[in-house]
Amino acid sequence: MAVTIKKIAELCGVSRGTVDRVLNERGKVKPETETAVRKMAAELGYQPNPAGKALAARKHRPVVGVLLASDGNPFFDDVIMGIKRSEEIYSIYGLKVLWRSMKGYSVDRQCALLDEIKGQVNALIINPINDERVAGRLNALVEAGVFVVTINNDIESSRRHAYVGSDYFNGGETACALLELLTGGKADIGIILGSSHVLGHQQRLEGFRQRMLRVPGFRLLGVVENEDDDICSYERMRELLAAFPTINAVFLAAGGVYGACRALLSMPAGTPVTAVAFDSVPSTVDMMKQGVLQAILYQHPYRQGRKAMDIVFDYLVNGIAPKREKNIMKNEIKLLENL
Amino acid sequence: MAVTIKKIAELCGVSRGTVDRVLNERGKVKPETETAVRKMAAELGYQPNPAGKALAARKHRPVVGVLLASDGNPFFDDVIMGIKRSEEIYSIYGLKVLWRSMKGYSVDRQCALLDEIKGQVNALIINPINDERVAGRLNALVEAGVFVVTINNDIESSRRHAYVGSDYFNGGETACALLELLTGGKADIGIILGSSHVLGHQQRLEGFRQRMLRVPGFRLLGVVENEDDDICSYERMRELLAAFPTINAVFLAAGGVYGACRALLSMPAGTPVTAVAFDSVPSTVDMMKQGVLQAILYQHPYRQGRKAMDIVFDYLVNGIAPKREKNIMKNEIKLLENL
DNA sequence: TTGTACGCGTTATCAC
DNA sequence: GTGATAACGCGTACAA
Repeated sequence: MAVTIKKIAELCGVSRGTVDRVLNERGKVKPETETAVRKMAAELGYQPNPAGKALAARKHRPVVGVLLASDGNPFFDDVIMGIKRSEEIYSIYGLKVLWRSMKGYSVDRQCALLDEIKGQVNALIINPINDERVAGRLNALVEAGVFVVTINNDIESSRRHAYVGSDYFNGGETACALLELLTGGKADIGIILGSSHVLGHQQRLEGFRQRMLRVPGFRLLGVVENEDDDICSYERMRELLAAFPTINAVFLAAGGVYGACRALLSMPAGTPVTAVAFDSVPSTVDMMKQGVLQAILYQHPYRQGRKAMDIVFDYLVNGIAPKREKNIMKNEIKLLENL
Repeated sequence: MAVTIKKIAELCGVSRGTVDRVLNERGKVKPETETAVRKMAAELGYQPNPAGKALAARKHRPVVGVLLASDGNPFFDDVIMGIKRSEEIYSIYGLKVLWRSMKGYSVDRQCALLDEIKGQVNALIINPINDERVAGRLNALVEAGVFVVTINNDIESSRRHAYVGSDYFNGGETACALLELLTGGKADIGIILGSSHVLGHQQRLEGFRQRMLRVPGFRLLGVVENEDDDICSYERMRELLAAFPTINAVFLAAGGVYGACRALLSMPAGTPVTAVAFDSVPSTVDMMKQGVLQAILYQHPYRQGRKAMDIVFDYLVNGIAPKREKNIMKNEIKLLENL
């Protein structure tokens, strides 16, 4: 029989209320009773029953805010699906979700949205812009007792409770190792990033560079940025290929994959170009089907959404703190066959 | 406010007990009250609260049996870790696990173990041998009210409630597509299977063959079986390479990966052989590090374990039937970098 | 055939 | 400071 508050109360000769006050640090309890209860709980290895907590939590009607810079970014479609699935499952426990989304990476806009939902939520899942003002807002929320989980992008300068996302550096390493296999270890390489202001993109580039040191046949001829925009991506890629005609392998490290692929398609058929990209959004899958992309890397977007909500639920409803601060999904390699 | 039994009872002007009898089909209720309650429940979209169920279920102290043919098979180490993690999480709800394991694929032994745990468990997670006698035992258990989940291998001829595992056919397809990329679409190929009596191995071969039809440069020179044994695997692989010296790509579709790799290493350094295998067991990872294997395919063993226990828990404690009968993990491609 | 009452573990609210 | 009590939603033994 698992140990319950009731049992501890009996064994200590006090009431359940007192035990609850001790274990949840509500104060108003004599120091000696406190230590006695603490000792007994530790001795018996007391673990609160989540079912009981969940039942009691129903009265709170906890609200979790979801704030994503997802408008017009198909990568987040799967993340949102994951969150929505969890929302569906947990609605029976009285959990409510407050959705907010924005387009692009405006710090002002994100701060405004944070101010708007402030005071309305018990927890927050956010895809934060890596900026001090955002970090400040998040810290204020944490201070006010809001449980904050960052998703897909972290903001380590803040005191958020948990992060769910991928290992960007490792994504770059994996991309390089994959290109090595696909090209036989000999290639002239071009890389397209989203923006050097996005931490994750930088880290992918770093990972790629690091791994490249072990491939003597690789030459990195150019790195350009496309601001995650397809048109810009198309132009930059054409310029890159024109400037370095020997490029026969490209790594598309962020958004704008479709534009870059169209640029590849637009070049006169010469030496075939090996290309790998990130994330299986529909337009990217199209490019795989057309044979422009040989493989993609995948960062489990759906599971990111599920995991973030699971963490929030465990905290808010079950009273369980996250097991680890960082929840990192693996970078997977996908061909058309195993998408 | 979510809809509860209590609310339905009030609205229908009956007692909670009656609503419960209707909803859980315990009988002893007047047909007209029954239809009224049913209608009201459907109208309000009643969903039982898992927390309440879990709390009430504590009195039952449900037991789940785990029966795996895992002894001496390192693939199952991660599966077991996943199950154990779930066991830990769910122990607070009063869930108990009865562990049984066996070595190899003896139908007699598996039947004996099934007979042994019969009557002691409310649910069963089993890695079944694909045999009619086993299927019969499982059906008897289902008949007796035991909730049965097959893991890693299915046995479709039985009436098990759910299956958790991978798509074997797709694993073969993916392996072929991967080899196509790694070899540039031109190779003489050898394949090693575990046993043609294991359905999954057969299906992987089928998937590979099917996908190969689209690769004109591939020639499948030989398929041999190794009974998942490393020594046997070593011998068969050497024979295969001796018989077909042009083989420059191999697909290791099951166990005995280490033996086959040692055979590859033992050959005089001639044309390099591209090799892919299944599952990231330690000896296989070693062979990757030595460069014998270029890549492996991965079927999420840990998640298989977690998922199987989650399904059992949802049913036994929360009273939720599995959403889908088949829970299929993706076949992932792993390099050393993203293991 | 139906209703009542209690227990599951936790928390909030009184009353003392 | 502390204890008693009433929810929360569900299952069920027992009484009517």
